[in-house]
Amino acid sequence: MKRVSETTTGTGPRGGGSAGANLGVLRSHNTALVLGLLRDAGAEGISRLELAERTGLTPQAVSKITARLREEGLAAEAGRRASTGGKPRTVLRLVPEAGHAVGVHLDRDELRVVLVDLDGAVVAERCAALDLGAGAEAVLEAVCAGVREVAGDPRAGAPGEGGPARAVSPLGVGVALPGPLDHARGVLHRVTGFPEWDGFPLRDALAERLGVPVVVDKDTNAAALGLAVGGEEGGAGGSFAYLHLGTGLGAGLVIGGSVHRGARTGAGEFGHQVVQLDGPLCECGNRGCVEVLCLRAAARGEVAEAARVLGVAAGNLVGLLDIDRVLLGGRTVAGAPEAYVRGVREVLDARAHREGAPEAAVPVRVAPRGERAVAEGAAQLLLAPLFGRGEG
Amino acid sequence: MKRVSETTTGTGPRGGGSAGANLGVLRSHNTALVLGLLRDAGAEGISRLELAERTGLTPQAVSKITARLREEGLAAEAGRRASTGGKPRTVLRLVPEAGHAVGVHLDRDELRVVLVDLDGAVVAERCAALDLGAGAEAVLEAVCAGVREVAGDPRAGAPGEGGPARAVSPLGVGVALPGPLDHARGVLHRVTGFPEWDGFPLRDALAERLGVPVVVDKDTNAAALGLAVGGEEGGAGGSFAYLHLGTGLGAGLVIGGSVHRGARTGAGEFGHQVVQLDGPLCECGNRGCVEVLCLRAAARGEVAEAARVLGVAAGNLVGLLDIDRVLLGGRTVAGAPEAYVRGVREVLDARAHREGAPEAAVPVRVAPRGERAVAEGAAQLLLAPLFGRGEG
DNA sequence: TCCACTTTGGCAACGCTGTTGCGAAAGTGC
DNA sequence: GCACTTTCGCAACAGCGTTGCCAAAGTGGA
Repeated sequence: MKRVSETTTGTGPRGGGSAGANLGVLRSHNTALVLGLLRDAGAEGISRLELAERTGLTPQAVSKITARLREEGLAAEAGRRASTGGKPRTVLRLVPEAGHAVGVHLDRDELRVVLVDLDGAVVAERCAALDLGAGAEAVLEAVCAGVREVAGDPRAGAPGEGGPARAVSPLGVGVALPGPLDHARGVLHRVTGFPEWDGFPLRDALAERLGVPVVVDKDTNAAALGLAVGGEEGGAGGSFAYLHLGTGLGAGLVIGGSVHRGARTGAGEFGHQVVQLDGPLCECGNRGCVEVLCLRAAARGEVAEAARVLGVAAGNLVGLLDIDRVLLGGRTVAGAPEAYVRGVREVLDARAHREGAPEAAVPVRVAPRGERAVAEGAAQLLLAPLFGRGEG
Repeated sequence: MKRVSETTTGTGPRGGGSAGANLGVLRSHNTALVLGLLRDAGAEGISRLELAERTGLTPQAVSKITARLREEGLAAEAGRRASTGGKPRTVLRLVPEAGHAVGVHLDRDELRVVLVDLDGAVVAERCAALDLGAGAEAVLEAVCAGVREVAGDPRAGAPGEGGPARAVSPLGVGVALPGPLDHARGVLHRVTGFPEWDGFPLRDALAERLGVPVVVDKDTNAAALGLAVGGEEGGAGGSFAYLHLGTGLGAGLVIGGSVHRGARTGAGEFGHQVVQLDGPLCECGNRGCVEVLCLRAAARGEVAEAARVLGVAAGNLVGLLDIDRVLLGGRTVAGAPEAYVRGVREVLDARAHREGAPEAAVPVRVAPRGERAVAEGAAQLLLAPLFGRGEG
């Protein structure tokens, strides 16, 4: 088996300008597209001709691409379909064990590390208490230890339960954490409550210690990415919002299949959307933020009111972006999922009815995967580019 | 001179899936990229080596592409730069007269038609009163007459002033109008106040009569597109919101250099964003929409309050999408531009200060081009794809 | 005035992409 | 057992950007 992804032959753009494409870019684009369809097909697999139809490539081109993928060990034959009067189609599938990635969820009081395979399935997991305020050295060491453990690295000491069957060398580590940060540079900004992290180059610090590529992103973005590639959420091209209601209120936006971060990774600031002019003061300095209204209502036990307020804010977002669905997550939602879904749905349905398009009401659901969603999504920060769900 | 854009050799994707790319797609992508840089360079022009740097292509590839463009009449040499110790660089520029497009602004009571060249400069213009409620036949005929006139078509009768020097055959017509509609299919939905237009296939009806490609879009989207390619607004990759305050309140969103429409062309519903829970009833059925609050304040003459409310809503949008700037337009804004800009800016500045990043305050400006912005942008619906600023 | 040097940019050969033409393989159905 | 359909690989091909090379067109010092 060769190395995963030798496809980055293309030089890429040099300046800040838009990218000119050469044959290397063309090849890796098409390869990623095919790989993505293979993954979406799951255990069922997909035939060469279906791949050709879905991509618009000729069958011969698909044959060449899949031959390369089989040579590299990323794809394999998996039986054949029923004949329709001629030679039956050979079914191809992704080989999930051909590559792994690590996802790290760095929360204020907890550290969760998962190892996932190419399919996104969790192969190993570690979870431990952690104080984000304990200083850079302690946190970095804890993260590195967690990564080595889930990867089965012998340096990590005795392989406890929950580890992988054998040691794997992951192709990278994705780290998701709450505060505002710069995804492109991997630098943290004033993490709420922990000013000592302001300006810390987390990505480079971890990459140096671990010796593998590292990507850093906001927790809500990671969760949204994980849901976007989760298969059930409509595949490529879909748009949705993941609303996370926990100690705070934030959102991860997926537009056209990729996470929308904005130029400064500031997108998704959903909680400080003003929905009540001159309302109660929020700690952010504004008045009438959804976060304050929603969390206060929740604290008073008025879940219906909290859900209604959340629904109004969600309605604003839906109208602004014309997205396809809304997913709810976070500890507060987990406490009364049906109530929140019902409350938000009522507001959105009413809006759709008034606009005379009741059939177009945006569906509201609880986000699957619960507590592990962020860590799994963090791992997807590295896997997604392989499958053509990269930077939009 | 050959025909404009013979570059669509690529088969394109067949199904609804993501597009696999072949050599034809590769070529047209790079050609469009170069063409876009040539346009952005304007009358100054740009050298081959600069094009190579900006695109990431090799100088030789740029030479081949520009040679093709010169052969087709789309580009031409325009002098040379000062030498830096060797052979001086030859400067290339776009030939604006090599192609034209028509932009139509179909408003409730007015019809405006412009003819623009490849540079986006207005070459001819017509403006006339029009009643959108006069029935499909009358409106279609008025639009067709306007298009023929600005194009100098002999069938249009005597060429009045404001027409082009000689007849041109435009490569397409872009139509922008208020109501909700389906950009992808070119079909109108219940245009506010004119129910008879519901479901009317405007694009196909016009395309058949005129015999050229037609694209239909919302007026705010067209205006935003026109501003996006206007040069001064930061070129490719920029993100901004165009807020239009006229008889209603709407927005056009540009994300990463292309217009964000959403799956159903519903994006940009800015006016019915709720900013005051249980506030005054809006005609849309919601309570506390920005549109109601803002327009009522404006009607009372309280421009500062209207601007503040607008600013709060703009702040919500800026936070949600992390965009780079906000542009204001529309008749109401035109009535007191400084006041609106000042009011919105104050809200956004205050928000940036509270977040500890006063240097990152989002700039607020009045959108240039005024009354003609929508018509010019409508023409760009056809030109933008030529320059690689297509469907994102 | 000449010559060495730098820089631009075209010509030709090349490697690689997806495409086309064709035929072998592997089924179904009469 | 034969005709037919369908899949899919081999081989030749056209077209893309790339590389190696060299002519053209300047500068600047001797």
